[in-house]
Amino acid sequence: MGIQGLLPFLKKIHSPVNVAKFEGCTVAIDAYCWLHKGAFACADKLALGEKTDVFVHYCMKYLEYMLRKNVKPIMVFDGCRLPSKKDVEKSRREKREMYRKKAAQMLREGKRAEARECLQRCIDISPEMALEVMNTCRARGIDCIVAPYEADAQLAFLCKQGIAQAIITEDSDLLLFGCKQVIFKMDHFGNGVLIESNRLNEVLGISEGYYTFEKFRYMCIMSGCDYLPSLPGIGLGKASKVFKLARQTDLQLLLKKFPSTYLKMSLSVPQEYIDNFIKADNTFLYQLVFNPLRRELVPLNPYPPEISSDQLDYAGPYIRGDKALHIALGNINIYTMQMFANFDPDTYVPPKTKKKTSCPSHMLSMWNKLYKVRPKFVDKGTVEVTRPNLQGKEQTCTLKLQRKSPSKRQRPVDESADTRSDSELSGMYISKSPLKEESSNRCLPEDGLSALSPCRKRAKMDLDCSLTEESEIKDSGKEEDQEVLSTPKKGSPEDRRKFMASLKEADTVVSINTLASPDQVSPRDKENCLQSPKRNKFAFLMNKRPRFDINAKKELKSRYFASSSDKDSTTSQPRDERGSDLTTNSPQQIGKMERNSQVTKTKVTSPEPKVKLRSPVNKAKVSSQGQVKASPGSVFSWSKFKFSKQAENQSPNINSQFKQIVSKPKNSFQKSLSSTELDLSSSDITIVKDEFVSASQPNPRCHGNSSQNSQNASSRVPGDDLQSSCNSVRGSIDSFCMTDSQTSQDKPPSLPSLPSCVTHSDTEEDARQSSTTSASLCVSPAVPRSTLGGVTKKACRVSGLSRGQKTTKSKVSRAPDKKQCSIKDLFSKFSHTRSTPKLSHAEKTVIKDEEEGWMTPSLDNKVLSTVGGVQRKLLA
DNA sequence: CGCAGGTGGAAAT
DNA sequence: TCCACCTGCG
Repeated sequence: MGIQGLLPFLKKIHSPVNVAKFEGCTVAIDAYCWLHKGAFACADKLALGEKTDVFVHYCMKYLEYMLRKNVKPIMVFDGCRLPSKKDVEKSRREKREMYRKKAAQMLREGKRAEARECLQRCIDISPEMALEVMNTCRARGIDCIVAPYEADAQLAFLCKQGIAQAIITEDSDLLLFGCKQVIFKMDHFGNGVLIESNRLNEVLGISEGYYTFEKFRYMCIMSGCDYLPSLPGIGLGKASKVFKLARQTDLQLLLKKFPSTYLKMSLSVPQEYIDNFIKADNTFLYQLVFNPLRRELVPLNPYPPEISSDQLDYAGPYIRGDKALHIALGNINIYTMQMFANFDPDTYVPPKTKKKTSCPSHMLSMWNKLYKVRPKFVDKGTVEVTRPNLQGKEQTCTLKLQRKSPSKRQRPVDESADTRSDSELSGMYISKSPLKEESSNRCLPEDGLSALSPCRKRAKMDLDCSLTEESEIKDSGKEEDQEVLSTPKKGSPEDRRKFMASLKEADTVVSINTLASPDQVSPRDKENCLQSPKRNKFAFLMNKRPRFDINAKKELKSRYFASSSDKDSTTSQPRDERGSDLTTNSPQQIGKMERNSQVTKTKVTSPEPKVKLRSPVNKAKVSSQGQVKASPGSVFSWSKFKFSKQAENQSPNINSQFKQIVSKPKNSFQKSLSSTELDLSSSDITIVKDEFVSASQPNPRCHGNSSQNSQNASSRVPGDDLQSSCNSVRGSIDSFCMTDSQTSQDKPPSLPSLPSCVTHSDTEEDARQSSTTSASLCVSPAVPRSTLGGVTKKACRVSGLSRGQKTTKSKVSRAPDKKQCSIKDLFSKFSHTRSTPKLSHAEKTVIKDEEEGWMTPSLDNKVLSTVGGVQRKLLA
């Protein structure tokens, strides 16, 4: 999920990266991404309940590469469902279930390719799968952790703590959680796209002095996130415009007025939306995560004084006792909440590495008592290159500041804040960093960096690391909060005082080079600084950026004045035991969230898939007429659907669930599909051989029918009583899923004229499609057709009812005729090696050509393109 | 004209 | 699920 369109929106700051860049560092991984991709390859086996470790190997492929490059991976898995995401999850679950049922139905009808497509869409990563990966990882010495709730927040926490220096994910949400360096789209060779949060302001177009990370987060929430659908007509473009223009520091006011004030839209913003906006923001800020070093549950950022933990059940109810630890260790099945493993980090002995050199403490397992966070991360790719370039440059101010413990600058309350000019605003605010308290902890401080200019951030990052290394920070100043300056660690208190005095007096405009030592400036930063003196202007004013605050009016004072109490609270402070358990959410709050999300936008509230599915009811209706569709064009053996005795033994219950669907007689099938009583929520569907066969047609081969060639094969015998055929017919799925030559019975007897197509269509949609397309565009299951939309969308396209024609090639094929022999030959190579036919463009074109009556003698490109051109005309 | 939203296709082996 | 492409709206 994440933020729709955020990655393309941030294209400007995409930079190619190889994970090898993080050699000697720790990179935390959103395991779900890899698991899901890996599961895609074996979706059918997973659905059938067959044992497979394809997804494990898939993950290990990435991990082995990282290990080879001396990058320490930490796999982070998703945990319990967040209350605020319950409805989203529910709709996903329903969707998956729908696909599962659809897959079952497709299988009944022998549409294996389509069934497989459906199965791929109902992939759910089960805790057992995660456990399997975890076990394999641990055997390779790779750390794993299960987040109490969302992996995103946990990843961000690891980043903020300094445990990880970068994140690998596909989810743009990570940026909102405040991760500094996020790698997207990483391939097996470690190549990906790096987005650094300190460059976000380059995209937003907010002048440097006014950019804050909060603005970015608000912008994303406004454009629609997992926790809050956007208002209609508001996307990233509009949201960024709002926060580019906004000088309003009161978020409530801003949200109330933004459509008219900044967008010239007449859009009323309901109070509910504003409330939910704040909840969404809090979920990004204070979601519960697990601190593996202290082994306790903590909020991602410490709660500010005005927010108490019991108001934040939507960001994850507290998990009591050892439960949180065992969830984190992966010992608890997060679906059932039962113990299903017994990993003990204290007795865990990682495999010995080949290297004889001693492992630095930051490369140890994070569960190891001797583990320490990495002292310093040097971005070799950028920092080192820049160093020589800045040597000897202007350096009017060389003193180095020590970061101080958190305290807030005292300022008088000024109610006229909203009407101030930019220059006034730039000087009047200080940051209210929620994590400033952490400096006294072993943890790295919060990513206030994201709000800093690039060079300051880099300098600060180095500082942070060095601070961590030193671990003890003596606080001498009260004036500055941690975000004030990126200060090199060395420097006497005297120097610092002088420096601060000079700042106070002049509100000086100082070259950026004075703020960070030359070796801390990246080329990009340098360029910015040199090219844009304007940026430098604000270099000193970073700590004074205007900040948006949720409760600005009410909390103006507390916003700008640190209460002494939040100074001491640390991230690692365990949350109060509120007696809330996993199941004890705040029903009012959740209910409210749900209600709100229903009113705000139809897009999210509707659990319907974008594409209309074929109604199972329709399907069954037609089927009940006794015309079970054969697979006339089946030229592939879908060996994946081979029945596995082992699988049946392993999960008999699941099998029986599936049996309910697959083996039901047709008249009862309709009922069962529409019934909600069927419990298919389990991620497993197992196709039982006998049922599978019986649900389809009697296999003539089993009856001793002689094989006929594909041209004169007989049509299927309508299965009026599937139950009886179930009893009488026993055959392997393989025999059912024969290639053309093997199962000639599947073939219809005659050429695919339009009427014959209609005859063979077992659904109303098929019939519709056939009738709306030309005679040569009959639908045959021989070539995968979109199962997602069934026939609705693509058929429309074929029939010219939709806008484009380009997609018709791959999905529509003619019914089998004598030309199919050549196609069959073309495909036959797949039948042994692949479970699903994937057609190359050329092959698709050939099919299309033949549909159109074009004879394509070869796959010569020239011919194809010519034919393609004509084709388009024909279709148009 | 720019943006939001809808749609189809690909993903792994 | 993400991306590219297209359409329609303001």
